Amino acid sequence: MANLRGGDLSRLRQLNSLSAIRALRGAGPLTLSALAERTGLSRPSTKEVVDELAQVGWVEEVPPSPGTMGRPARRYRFRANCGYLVGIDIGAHNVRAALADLDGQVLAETRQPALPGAPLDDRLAAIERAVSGCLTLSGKTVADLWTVAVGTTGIVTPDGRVAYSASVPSWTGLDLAGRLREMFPCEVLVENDSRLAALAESRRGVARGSRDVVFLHVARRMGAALIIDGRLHRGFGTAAGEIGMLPEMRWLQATDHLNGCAIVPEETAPEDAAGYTLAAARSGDPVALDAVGRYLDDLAVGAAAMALLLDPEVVVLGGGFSRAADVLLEPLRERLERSCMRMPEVLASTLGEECVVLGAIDYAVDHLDRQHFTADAGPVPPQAAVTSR
Amino acid sequence: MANLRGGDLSRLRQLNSLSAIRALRGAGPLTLSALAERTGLSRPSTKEVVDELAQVGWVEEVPPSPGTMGRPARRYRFRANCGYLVGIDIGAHNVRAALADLDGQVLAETRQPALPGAPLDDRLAAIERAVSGCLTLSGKTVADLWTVAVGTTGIVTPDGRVAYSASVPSWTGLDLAGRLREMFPCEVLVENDSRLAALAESRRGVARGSRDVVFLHVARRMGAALIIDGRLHRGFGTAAGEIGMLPEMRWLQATDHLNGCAIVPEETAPEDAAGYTLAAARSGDPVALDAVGRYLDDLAVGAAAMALLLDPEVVVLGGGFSRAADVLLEPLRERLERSCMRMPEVLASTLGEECVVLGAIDYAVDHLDRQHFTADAGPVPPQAAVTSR
DNA sequence: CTACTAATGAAGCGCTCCTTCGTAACTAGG
DNA sequence: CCTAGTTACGAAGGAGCGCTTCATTAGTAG
Repeated sequence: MANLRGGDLSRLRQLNSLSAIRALRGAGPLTLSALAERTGLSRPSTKEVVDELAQVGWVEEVPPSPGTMGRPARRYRFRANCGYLVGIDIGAHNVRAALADLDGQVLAETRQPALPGAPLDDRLAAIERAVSGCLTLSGKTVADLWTVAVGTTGIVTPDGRVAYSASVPSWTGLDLAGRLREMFPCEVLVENDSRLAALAESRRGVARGSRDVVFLHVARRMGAALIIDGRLHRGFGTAAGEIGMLPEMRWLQATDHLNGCAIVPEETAPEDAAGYTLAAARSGDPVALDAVGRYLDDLAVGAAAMALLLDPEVVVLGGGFSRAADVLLEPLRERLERSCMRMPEVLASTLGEECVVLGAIDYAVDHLDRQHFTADAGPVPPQAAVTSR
Repeated sequence: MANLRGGDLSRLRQLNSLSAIRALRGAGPLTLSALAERTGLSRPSTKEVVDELAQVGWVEEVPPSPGTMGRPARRYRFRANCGYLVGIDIGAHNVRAALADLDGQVLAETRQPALPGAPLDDRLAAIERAVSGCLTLSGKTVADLWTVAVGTTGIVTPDGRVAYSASVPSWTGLDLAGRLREMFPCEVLVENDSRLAALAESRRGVARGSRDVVFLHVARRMGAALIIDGRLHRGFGTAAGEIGMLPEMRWLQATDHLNGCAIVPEETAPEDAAGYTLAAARSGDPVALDAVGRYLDDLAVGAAAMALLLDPEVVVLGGGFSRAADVLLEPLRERLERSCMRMPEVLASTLGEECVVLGAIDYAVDHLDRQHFTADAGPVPPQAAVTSR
């Protein structure tokens, strides 16, 4: 079922190129021998692979490191700067963008405000401004972009439309991928924002290295996303993670405990109420702490359901409220401890606001690898040949 | 991360052997050209691969099919009978076993009664009797067995111990894999029974071909198992699927609605009460139907949670109560329809009682493929060389 | 008996990887 | 400054795998 089709010799080379690239990307400049050891190939074969990669522009030689015994070894590095990726986070109140190299290293970041009720075109314009801001900051042009990956609120269909968005009404029904392809002359990827945040946590965040991760997006609206067997789980209709829609999970009204806390001053803006309560709880206010407790009682139901069902290695607390992790984490652990068969690690996100943007970049990097892995055509995007020496 | 190590030439051959075997297993005897088309290899290469497989005993030639134009093509088939597998289902009241060839085709089946409270050794003896029954029926000996795969109630650790079993008290803490290895001189695999049932459904049951499947084990005790991305999901501590432990899911007492139904005669044995109510519901008894409705209200909570979280293609209703699928299926669909974002297919198991046994066999077949795929040593189990011509 | 059809089997080629070995470049020590 | 030691380089030769090509063979159809 998996792969019924057998392989060609070129496929073997493809496999080996990929593993060389992965090794180089993971461990900075490497000598031939070091690379050979990592890929499991012999030195001459490694040389062959590296030469080929250098020719098409994926890899280049760097000066050897001096001060070693013996003849200095030639060193090679992944040419992370032969193309660039943009990750975009389309939230209800902000559009964030970051430009990264092919290593996923961020070179520039921008943020554009947007209002939940703003018209469609305003938000699209904000996206364009956010990206061109990144380009200006980093001194690149739109022609340098290989991929634009977008995380957006709402449910995203496989072809990149927004099926439904509760927090950004104008977004529902939009052919987001289509509009973005008009905007940018490169590959465009669209995904749900919580999922990308989960991906970022599993790639470079607190869940790095874990194969099974439950990501809890705690914010005004609650969300969830899953990494299963090291991969983002989308579901058959790309609607996975919507467990919060079930009333019995008690996520729909969970935030009300924070918003409706008695200590919140009347003049507080509705979107700041929960933050106020969390801040008060941190400074020890008993009324606020009680509200947080009830909030967590609700949150823990869905979290426990996920932990019991999937038995993840890690549960990550991300999203806006995870800034208050110090008042949320330990009580959440206690509640999960009571219901779980095997207690997972419970950790707070450390990537903060940029989580989704970083996830989008990681998603773009993954996509590149996937293309390289399966592409029958050229693994090399158009610009590479030009950029090569 | 996935596979950093590159490949050898022999690895390519390994890949191609595997895809040839898969194609042959899937589609009966094939001519060289047909096989070449399926594997994507050229005819001469296919010949080479097939010759090698024939030499070690995996494949053999069969007489050509007459009546075709042109020179008759040689045909080859997978030698499913060069080794045998046993699947075992250790339930609370029965031990079932089935012997199958390497295609997973069942050749013999047996059942041994056992009581939930019976001592450990009685149950182990029942296993031995069940297996030797299969061997006798099929005329094989224990030396013909390549793999024994077992599905048992309870939570199974990665090394094949039973961490906890609610329905078979004496089972808790048992080193089941260890005991079975003393019994059988071959590979021994141990897994949770619901998971194997799920696997069977996704391989040969109603969920065949679906990559994401939720399996609902409906019986006196409720269970769940997941197929994600075509593979059994175990979780980090192999404790996945235990969503029913959460009180808010309302699975723990769901069956009480059936057991405690007013129409059940007092003299009915406790384990038959639910069946009585289901039967009455089928014949239209309004009180029973009402009880079934309340039962499904509870069942649907957990089912909806799973469907929302995972967005599976199919939800399969299996386990003892699935015999009453005609009264359960449609009402369950209605309830899920109300809560799901994207409604999955909801289907009843058609494999019935043998579900777990078949799943165990499929699991053994999978395991064989996995070994063949990754083994650095020989893909050929000890007997194969002997059996070969 | 002849024409047609479809698969066979052998030969030759190209690609990928491997092992081996003499050579080159640099450091350490006298 | 020169020599010994160390490490990597690069070229050569060989083996395995898959591909294409083509004359040959074993059937069916008329």
